[in-house]
Amino acid sequence: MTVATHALTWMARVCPKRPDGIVTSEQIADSVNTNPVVIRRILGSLRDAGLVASQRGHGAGWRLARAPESISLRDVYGAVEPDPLIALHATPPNQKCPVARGIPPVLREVYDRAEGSMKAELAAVTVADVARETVPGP
Amino acid sequence: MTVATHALTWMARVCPKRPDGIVTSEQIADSVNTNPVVIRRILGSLRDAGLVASQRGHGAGWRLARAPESISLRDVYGAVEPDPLIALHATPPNQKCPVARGIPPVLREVYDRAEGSMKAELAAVTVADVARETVPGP
DNA sequence: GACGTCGTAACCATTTCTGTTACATCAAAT
DNA sequence: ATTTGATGTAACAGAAATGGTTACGACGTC
Repeated sequence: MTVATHALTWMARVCPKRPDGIVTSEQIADSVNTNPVVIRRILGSLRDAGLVASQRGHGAGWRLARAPESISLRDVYGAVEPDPLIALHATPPNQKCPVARGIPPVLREVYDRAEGSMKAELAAVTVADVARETVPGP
Repeated sequence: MTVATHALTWMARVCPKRPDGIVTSEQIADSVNTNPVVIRRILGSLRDAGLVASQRGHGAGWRLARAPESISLRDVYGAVEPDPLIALHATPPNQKCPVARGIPPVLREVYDRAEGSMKAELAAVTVADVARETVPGP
């Protein structure tokens, strides 16, 4: 999630400066301080969600598919974190116990409501917001 | 989190039926379908948070330290999950890049606000609520 | 056809999570 | 005082997730 947002924020800043608006995974990786393959993997998820687009061939690379003002962190989250944050039992509980049988759907509903509230907060922040508030430190 | 809530819910149901209101980690482990040591570890965190109490010696065990109506899932979460759910960069980003230098505090603030919203939802649900809504399935 | 980049598989190291064994500690019951 | 039955905790093992690396085929521009 953090790497994805970092990449999009960096693209929102840098892409407009390029004549074709295209950057490479290696350039993004340099800012994130990681391997280009890691960036390509994450940007692949963002592309599947329609947030960025990739070009192949000579002079290939990545560009934003939508305006940074229209990409919320909720969008990023949905593209990168498909699973629920709070998990149920790792191994199924004892089916002979009424509490163990009945509790999973109750917890799932509570968790989903809580995570939904979290996503609503993320929906209120856009990549453009993050790019604007990001100022170089000392 | 799920095991902790399961344990508390089970205790809220079972403890009142016991003359001294005490249950053992082994009994809880049987419902959760895990090892008693796992239960003791988690209940240890809940005890540090003042949600349950433990007794040692002969006939020892655990009991709720507060009424189930007064224990919210926010309390449980705080006792069991001390770290933020959404993490920042695993390895520090490239300090030579302005975006990389400036983005961590911005994201941390957004994440904290989102997680705070999630915790607020958890605060609205108590162990007593979960115990009441938990009905044995088919 | 050469070049530069994506796309993806394969692999490794590290960490995290669960579960397990083992044992010292403690206080009630006898 | 001894026995008993449980907690408290360290140590360990296995599985799974995570992050990073190498390698290489696919692709489209030059």
